[in-house]
Parts: sequence; structure tokens; C-alpha cells
Amino acid sequence: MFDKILRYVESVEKEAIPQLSVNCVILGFHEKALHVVVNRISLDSVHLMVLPGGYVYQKEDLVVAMERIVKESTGLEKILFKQFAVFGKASRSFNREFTKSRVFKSKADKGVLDWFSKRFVSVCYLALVDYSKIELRPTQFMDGAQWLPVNKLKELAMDHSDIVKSACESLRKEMPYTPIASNLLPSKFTLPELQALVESILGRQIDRPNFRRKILKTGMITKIGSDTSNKRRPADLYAFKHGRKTSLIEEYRFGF
Amino acid sequence: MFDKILRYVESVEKEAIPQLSVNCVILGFHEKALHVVVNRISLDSVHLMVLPGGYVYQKEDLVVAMERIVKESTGLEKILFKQFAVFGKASRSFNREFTKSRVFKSKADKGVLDWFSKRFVSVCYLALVDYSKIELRPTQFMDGAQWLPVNKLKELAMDHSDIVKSACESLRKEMPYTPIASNLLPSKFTLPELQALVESILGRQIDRPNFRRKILKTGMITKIGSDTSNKRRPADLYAFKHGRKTSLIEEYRFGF
DNA sequence: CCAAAAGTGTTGTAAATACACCCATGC
DNA sequence: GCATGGGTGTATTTACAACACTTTTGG
Repeated sequence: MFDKILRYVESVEKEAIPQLSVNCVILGFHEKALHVVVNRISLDSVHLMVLPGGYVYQKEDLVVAMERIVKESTGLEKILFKQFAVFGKASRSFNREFTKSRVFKSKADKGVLDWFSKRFVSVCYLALVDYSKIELRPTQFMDGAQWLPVNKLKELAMDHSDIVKSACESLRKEMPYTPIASNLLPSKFTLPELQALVESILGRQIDRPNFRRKILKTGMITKIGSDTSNKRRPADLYAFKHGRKTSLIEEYRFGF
Repeated sequence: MFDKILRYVESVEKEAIPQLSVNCVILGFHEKALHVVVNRISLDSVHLMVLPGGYVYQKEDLVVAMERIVKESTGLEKILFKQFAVFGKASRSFNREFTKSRVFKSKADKGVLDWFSKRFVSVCYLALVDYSKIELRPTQFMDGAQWLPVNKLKELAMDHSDIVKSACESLRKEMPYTPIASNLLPSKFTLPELQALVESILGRQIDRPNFRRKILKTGMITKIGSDTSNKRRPADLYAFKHGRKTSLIEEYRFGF
């Protein structure tokens, strides 16, 4: 499995900015919880769970690299994103995880070891996507991609758990200013669904009647019908007036 | 003057992350206006005005690099800072400015040209300092450091004007949540002074009585005496309760 | 006494909150 | 019919903004 990694690294490294990487926290909303896309690197006995990421090519804008990585993972082209942090401690590398693997002990060669112990500065982006519309695909030398609820992700490699935490905080901060939800929900949704999303981002409950009023008063959504799904009383269906956004603009303000 | 630049670059480049730089937007408050620290690079006829910045050493945390750069420019050690943006377009270099200089046409050698046309990804930090306590000093290969009002800085090199603009926006966003002012004012100040600062950050006027009430209600400042300066009616003197902060924590909330 | 800047009070409106209530469906 | 979740109404409190007013100084 080293061959796969080395082949990828070697093919990319020479055309890329040396110690710089982009990492993407791709968030989706599913079953009343925020989920994040993670990839798996298998090193024989050891499995590293990591965020989608990669190098930035010499002639590639930083943002373009991020979009490329998100597209590789999700297939999506125009996404809502935000550059929310840079992780740049001198000790940042996969070295610790790597040297724990059995593979390392037996057959690691210098090239692989060097790469896994290389220091990276990572520019981190947040991307919001519609969970229901995405088929995940593993990229690069990864051998698996999956959604993980953001609450249960202690086991990510390196400092990637911290990156996700930081992303969620950033999202929470932006919440009141932006139609974030329009990118995390299907095009048609009910108000209780929207409320569950907002609550999961903010991490607290909101009074239902008050939530309705506030959201409706912003004028960002319109009623478009009634829910057909067979539960209890059917909920009204809504849609965002202006569709998907690709930038975080302070357009509506509804501070909770 | 190339010698100076080349000597610096060569001495630093081999121990640093290749195409990564840190830039600092060091802000101070003076005469009712925000000012930013800029350095001057003289290339014979052409003068480049740039933000303080530099490489990140291989064994140096990103934040430490930033602190080093701020200290070089201002002498300050513990400052309030924030990483607010990354500038990473593929076209980002000093090439355009450099090739305009007369020096380039006459005596530029390949080494210098290479360096000036190198692509950099710049991690940008905002630093808030007390204008009155600082003696600026030119750093690295710069030959002058000065304060410039943030309103009049079209003439900065590369995209550094955009960086400052972005910094000011970020500051404006953080304003309502943080005791930012404590780092931009002397330890003793009057409410009108504080109001002038807040107004200059937000870019709009605030009703004086309402400003007083809001600030006082947060409990972040205490009255400590009366102003002695000889103008009209003496203003009350205040001080921040908890002194200088070195991190932006959501501690007080007073949304204007 | 007057002008200018600092500080205080009042009032009307809008926003936020809490909570009681009614409605539509499945079982 | 009753439990459950969806939707509506209303009263209280708090925040906000506007503006009139008083106080203290220098000239």
C-alpha cells in the first residue's frame, strides 16, 4: 500500500508548493446532526482517518485547489465555502501516527518516512453541502470515504479533530448573518427541519414559535406547499428564495 | 541596495518554508483614526510600501513567526492578534512592481529577479497595539517604517492594500464581541476617546448617551478618576477592568 | 454669559422571550 | 379520542434609538 501513496506523492509533489496543504471540512446535515466527510488511509494494521486535503499546485489559486479537493470528494462544483483557519504548528506532521503502524516497523523506506514526517502548514476551508445529493468517493491514495457525525470524531489523525472543532465554531459564529442553511438542506424543507439544523449548529434549543417568526420575517424563504411524508400533521414546505449561495455574504441578519 | 535584499533572503531562505509568508497588519489608534505600520523597500527610483512580514522557519510555529515579526517592527511582545485571512492567488508576487523599477532594467541579476517573481502564499495576521507606546523600527532589508492612516493607503505594493482592507473588515466584525479597544488605547482613557475609536472601526457615528450606557452596562471598564487635560469640561477617566488581552475571547457582548 | 464638550434622563418603538393555545394526523 | 408534532396568538420584558436636557469648563 506504500506504492500507492508514494506514487501519488511523487507525481504531485514536484508541481506543488512544498509544505503547504489545503484541508476541507465538508459538512452535511443528516438525521438531525452535522456530519463531516472523512477519508481513510490504511497502513496495514493502522487506519488513519483524515480530512480531504491536498497540495496546491504552483499555478493554482488557493481557492481553486480547495474547489478541486471538494469536487474530488463530493462531485460538487459550486459550493458555499469559507477559509476559517490556518494550522501551522512546527510539529504538524503525520509522523506520530505513521511510526505507530506495523508497516513502518517492518518495511518502511526512507522516502515514505520522510513524507510522513514532513511539516505541513494547512489552510483550512469549510464547505457546506447537501447531504442527500452526494456520493462520496475516495481520492488520491485514500481507500474509503464516509460521513462522520461531528460529535464523534475523536479518532481523527493528526490535529484533524481540532480542525473540525474550529470549523464548527466558525460556522456557529457566521450563523446569524448568512443563509448558511440553504446549502445544508435539500431545496425543499420544512420549518422544523430548518430549526433542527440551526439548533445543531448553535448547540442549543430554540423556542419553536419564535423561530418561525424570526425566520419568516427575514423574507429569505417562501412557502411552496405541504409535506406529503406520512408522520403526524403535515408540515408546510419552504424553499430559499435565492437558491444556493457560493459566498458568505451578510445579507440577512437574524441573531439568535 | 540589492546586496542588502539578497543577503537577507539568502540567509533566511534555506531555513524557512519555501513559498509561505506571514504578513502583519499592525493597527494603532492616533488622532481619531486607525493607522497601520508599513515598511518601505527602496529600489532606486521605485519605493515599495509593504506590510511587515517574512518567512516562517522550519522549526517555528506559525504564530511564533507572527510574533517575531511584530516584535521586530514594534518591540512589543504580548499583543492582541488574530489570523484573519490567507492570500493565495497563483499570481501573487512582487514581480510587477519590481520590473517597473529602473534598477531592474539596468542591473538586476537572475537571483533577485527570481525572488521578486516567486509566488507566495501569505497568512495574514491582525495585531492591535498602543500607538503611543511604540517606536517603529525598519526590519530585514527595509529602509523605513511608518504609520499610515488606513484610509489613505492605495499606494501599497502587491495586494497589501487589500490585506489591510480585509483586516479592517475583520476587526469590524469582531468589534461587538470583544474588548478590542483595550489594546488600542492607553491604559487610562475617557469615554469620548473610546467612542471615537469604536466609531472609527465601525465607520459610523454613535449616539453619545447610548454609547455610554451600553459600554458601562457590559461592566468591562471602571471609572478611575477625572481627566486633567485643559479643554472644556473634564471627562471621566476609565480603565479596562482586566487589562490587556492577548486573545480574542467572546467575553462581553455589546452589539452596535 | 456664552460656546463647547461631557454627562443624564425620558420616551416611543422594535426585538426577544416565555408560554398558552389551537390544528391535523396516525393509531 | 388521544398522543404527537405542527402551527398561531399574546403578554411581558428587554434592547435600541432618538432627542431634550443639565453640568462643567474656558474665554
